[in-house]
Amino acid sequence: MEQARQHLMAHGIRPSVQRVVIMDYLMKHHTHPTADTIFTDLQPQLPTLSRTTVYNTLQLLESCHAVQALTIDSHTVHYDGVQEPHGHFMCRHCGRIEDITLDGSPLHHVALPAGYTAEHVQLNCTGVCASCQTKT
Amino acid sequence: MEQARQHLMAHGIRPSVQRVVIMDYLMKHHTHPTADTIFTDLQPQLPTLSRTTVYNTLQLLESCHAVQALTIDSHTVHYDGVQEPHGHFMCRHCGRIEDITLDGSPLHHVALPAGYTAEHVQLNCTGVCASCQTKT
DNA sequence: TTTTAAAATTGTATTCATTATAATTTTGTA
DNA sequence: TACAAAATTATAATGAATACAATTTTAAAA
Repeated sequence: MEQARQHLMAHGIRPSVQRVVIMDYLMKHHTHPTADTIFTDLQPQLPTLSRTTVYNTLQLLESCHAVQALTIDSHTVHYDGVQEPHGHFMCRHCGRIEDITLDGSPLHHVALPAGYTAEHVQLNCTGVCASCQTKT
Repeated sequence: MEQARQHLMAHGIRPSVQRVVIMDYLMKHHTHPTADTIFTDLQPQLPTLSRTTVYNTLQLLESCHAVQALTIDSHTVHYDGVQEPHGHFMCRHCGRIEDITLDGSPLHHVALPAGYTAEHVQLNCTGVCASCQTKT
């Protein structure tokens, strides 16, 4: 919790109870949850929590670069609390999203035209994961 | 039109009128349109066209790897008829999506864990484009 | 050519993630 | 303590995408 609190303040975000709890959730769960999953999981321990607050907070955290918004899934946005640059793999069978380590950091080899500014870079793969592969 | 027709057949897709027209649209427009944009633009020249058909067709084309579905935009899926591997940049100001040429093809340097199969790889950047930069 | 079954298309209704809105509560400060 | 700004909340609305069932088209068999 204290880590989450520090992380928010380091990004200029006032650490309200809700914000800290959501940030803490993202730092401890590397499952790339959706807003709705976060809401459902936190609701028991914070009964007053509103779904809207989760959406608002995630948007705020993302705009302050305190979390990453993943657009790998066309149905819904997933969130990632890990800051270090890495890619993602989503299994089309089980839907799970996993981290991909990028050797040689290809994300930094992206050549943008002059005058363009990149604020976020994502490397997304989809396919079938090992565990689903064997099941078929 | 004939090109589009050939392209569909090469991917094992029966070339109906609707499918050819949609494929042709994607081969001629490099604007990364949404299903709705495609529907609106084609409606005049094909009045019987249904929005559902556009959605169905794009899904079919994508599953046969005849087009690419871009998940760079969290609000809606965009489509790309270009097959050569390249990345995309979306301007958060004007919303336009442009191609990025990838030198050294970083997409092929992605190291997946053993047993994983990658079917699609996307490199997505967001930020502000040159033309919007100067306007601010 | 006619028949027939499968495939494709269509329009409508529905779902569901996300956003808008306005009211209420909380927070920090004077 | 009082007050204004910020944050949270519940509800309503939006809109992309899908489900569904009916109709039309296509391709092959008789």
